[in-house]
Amino acid sequence: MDEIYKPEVIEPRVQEVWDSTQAFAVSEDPAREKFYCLCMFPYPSGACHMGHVRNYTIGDVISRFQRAQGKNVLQPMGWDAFGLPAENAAIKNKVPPAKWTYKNIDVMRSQLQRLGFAYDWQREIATCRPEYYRWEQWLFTKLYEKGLVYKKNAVVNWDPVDQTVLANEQVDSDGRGWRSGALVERREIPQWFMRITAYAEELLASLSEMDGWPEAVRTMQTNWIGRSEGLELDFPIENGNESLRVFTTRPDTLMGATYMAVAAEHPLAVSAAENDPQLAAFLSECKNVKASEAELETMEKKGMHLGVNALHPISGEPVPILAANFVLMGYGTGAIMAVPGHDQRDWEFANKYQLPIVQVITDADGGTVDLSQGAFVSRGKLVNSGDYDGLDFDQAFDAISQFFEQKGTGQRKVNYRLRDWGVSRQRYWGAPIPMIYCEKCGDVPVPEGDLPVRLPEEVEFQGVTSPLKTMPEFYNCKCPICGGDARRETDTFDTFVESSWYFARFACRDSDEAMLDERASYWMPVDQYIGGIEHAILHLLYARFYQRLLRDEGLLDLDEPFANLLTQGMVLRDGSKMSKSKGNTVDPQTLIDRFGADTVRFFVMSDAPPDQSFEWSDEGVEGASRFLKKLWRLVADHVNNSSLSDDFGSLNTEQKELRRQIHLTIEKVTDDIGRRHTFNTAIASVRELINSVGRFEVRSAGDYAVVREAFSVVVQLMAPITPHICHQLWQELGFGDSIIDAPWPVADPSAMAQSEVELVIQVNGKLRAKIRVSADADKTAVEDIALKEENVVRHIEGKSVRKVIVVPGKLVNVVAN
RNA sequence: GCCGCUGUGGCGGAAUUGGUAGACGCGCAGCACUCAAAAUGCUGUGUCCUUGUGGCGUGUCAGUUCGACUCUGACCAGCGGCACCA
Repeated sequence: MDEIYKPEVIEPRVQEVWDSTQAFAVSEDPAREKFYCLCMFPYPSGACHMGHVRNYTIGDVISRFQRAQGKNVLQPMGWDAFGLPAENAAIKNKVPPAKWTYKNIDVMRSQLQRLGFAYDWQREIATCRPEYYRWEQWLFTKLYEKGLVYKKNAVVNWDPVDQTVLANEQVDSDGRGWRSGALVERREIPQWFMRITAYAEELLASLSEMDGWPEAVRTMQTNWIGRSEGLELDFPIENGNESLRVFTTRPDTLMGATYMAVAAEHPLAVSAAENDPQLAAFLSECKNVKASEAELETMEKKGMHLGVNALHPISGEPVPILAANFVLMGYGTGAIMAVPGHDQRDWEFANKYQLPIVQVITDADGGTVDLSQGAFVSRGKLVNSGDYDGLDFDQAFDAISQFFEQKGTGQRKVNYRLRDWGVSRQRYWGAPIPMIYCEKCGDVPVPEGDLPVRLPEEVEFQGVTSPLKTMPEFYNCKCPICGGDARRETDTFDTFVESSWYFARFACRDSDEAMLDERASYWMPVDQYIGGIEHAILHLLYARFYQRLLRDEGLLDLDEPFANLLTQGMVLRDGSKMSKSKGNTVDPQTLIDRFGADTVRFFVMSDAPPDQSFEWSDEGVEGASRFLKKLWRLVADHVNNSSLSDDFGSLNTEQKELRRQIHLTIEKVTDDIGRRHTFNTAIASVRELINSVGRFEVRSAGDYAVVREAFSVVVQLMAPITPHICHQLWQELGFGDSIIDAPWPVADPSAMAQSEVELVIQVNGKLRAKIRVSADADKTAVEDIALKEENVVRHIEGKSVRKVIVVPGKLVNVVAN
């Protein structure tokens, strides 16, 4: 056996073996337990970055581990191929997005192959292929028929110079367009929505049963869905028949409502501005804000009186109405009732505009309430509320709701923060939305037989606008109903649509008869899903929503798509996220060329647990490389000096100790990889074992046999992480041709048993001594030995022993004062 | 602003159920091998002092407990998400 480790020779050779034997191609086998391991597929941005390497190594380790457990493991890979960067590249470099994307896919595929990931490449998907997006177009038309898809106006970032819609990403922090530099405006345009709110209750309810998901993700989704129970009620408008409808979660504070605020786009504000130039100016100023929640919440809150009052629905008192820049037309009713005494934002706004602040809730526990310092937001007892005085939150909620329900001017309502999903994008590089607009027949979905609506791939960009908007050969069409001239939708789908069902399509990616077939029922759900924590809400919620759409369409009988979720942390360097803009990236390709794939895989797994952020270190890679070289050298020494026979015989103390460590390591690594997913601690314990093996002198057949056992175990435990070197070492050691078909080692309890254990002795919680006692020593015996320890005696001198706590097998704590 | 996470040596991290804080690695220092260097191996490495099986020490402040990195409350700092980046 070669004394020198040569990854550049071994790795391509081993990969060739896997490739030629189709080692990771799988099919449905009802006789075996299946395991579907999936990593969030990449956007083909150009080349793999360290975040990809980390993500896909985690998935590969889990997949290979599960395979060694005897399961039928599916691990597919594909490309989330539609998206904005392809258009940006097209505008910059005059290359069609399709061409740019396919080229990137080729580069990244070969990088993933070079890393040795155990993918079933026959199942590869690229979402920009018509064979793929045809089915999401088909599903969209089905959902349209069911009323789960509808059209309404929604706010976008509008660039007045480039005359186009901008993504939040294309608007800089000053609110200016990325190319024109013009101040962007909020503008409303008609867009398609998917009725995710119809599933809000179900999406929320099942979160509590999803044990395989991190608690943090479930909490974030719960808050995102944001179920709240409240009252929707009308405030009559003074001098007219109209009324202003608002929703509140605090009907108990109704008597403290001292003003109303409406969105700049609210019809009431618009009509008031007709004879009020100052107000009109304010309303147009309100439009110069980015359409993002963070922006709206942190900007300076501004308002202006409409000169119109509402009437308080109970007291009949006039309540001023203001237009405010923080109220959005698209959310709720576009209007709010403000209770500055008991809502902090309302309180600040009231102080700024000298609006009255009234206390209507008092602390039920008798604490003082000082509204000059801030709002009192806790629930309490009602005061200054006429007939409702003295009621608590629940009583007031019921009484006030009943009042409005009886009058017919309000009703209790469960509201969700979750809004319907706007899927329209005014962009080119996406799946065309399969709708046709006919003057006679209205909105008409493209009939099934005419699908897919193909996205033309040979296009040229003139400026920033989607080429589809200027291609009559694309948008001119005939109405499927009346046959008259009609116009095709030129918007495309949000790319989250593609990533909301790809996981199921991997089971049957070649099906051209249906979106999904029976193979999906075998493979789904995904047993382990792995991806960035940044997807905790949007992608993961949309995918859960889509799974239910697929279920209700009769395509796949399943509620939740991902049984277990692992959210991976970011890759950092020098304490901040690796990114091109910061110029602190490390190119994985360079590292693979220099150290080999196994070293890169080993390092990214050894540094930190997967759900934590991972700090890049050039020296760390060297350390990983050093370890693999050392492992290779130790095995080579062993193999090249194999004159001794392979027989345990009866074991001496040193041999027993090493065997004990071997089997403890099996137990720990199995738990760390299989249950805890803490690959860093698994690696640490393998390193400890190798350190012991390195120190262990082989002088007898028994020594040789124990060391050989150690190598067989180490190579198997490491195989999921560094599969190439382990494949080779397994053969060199003479254990077999292919380690991927060897079953996972099992810890032997008799090798781990010990007759004596070490106990820690504390006095008042501080370590004072260590003793060795027989493993079955009883409490009293242990206590006696502990109290006689010299250092214990010294520390309890002059004190009396109050209590002795014995934790069997662990410690003794002597409490004395 | 709201929601969520994180905070431990010079650095990445370990301590799994409240029970020895700092496993494992990186870096650094010394030694061995070498004409020399690289590579490799060995030893040491939280901090302070009066060098003792000594004191202190897990972002800050308080609390619960025989015992707290771990649980509770308040605060500080950093990171992620906030619906058109993916």
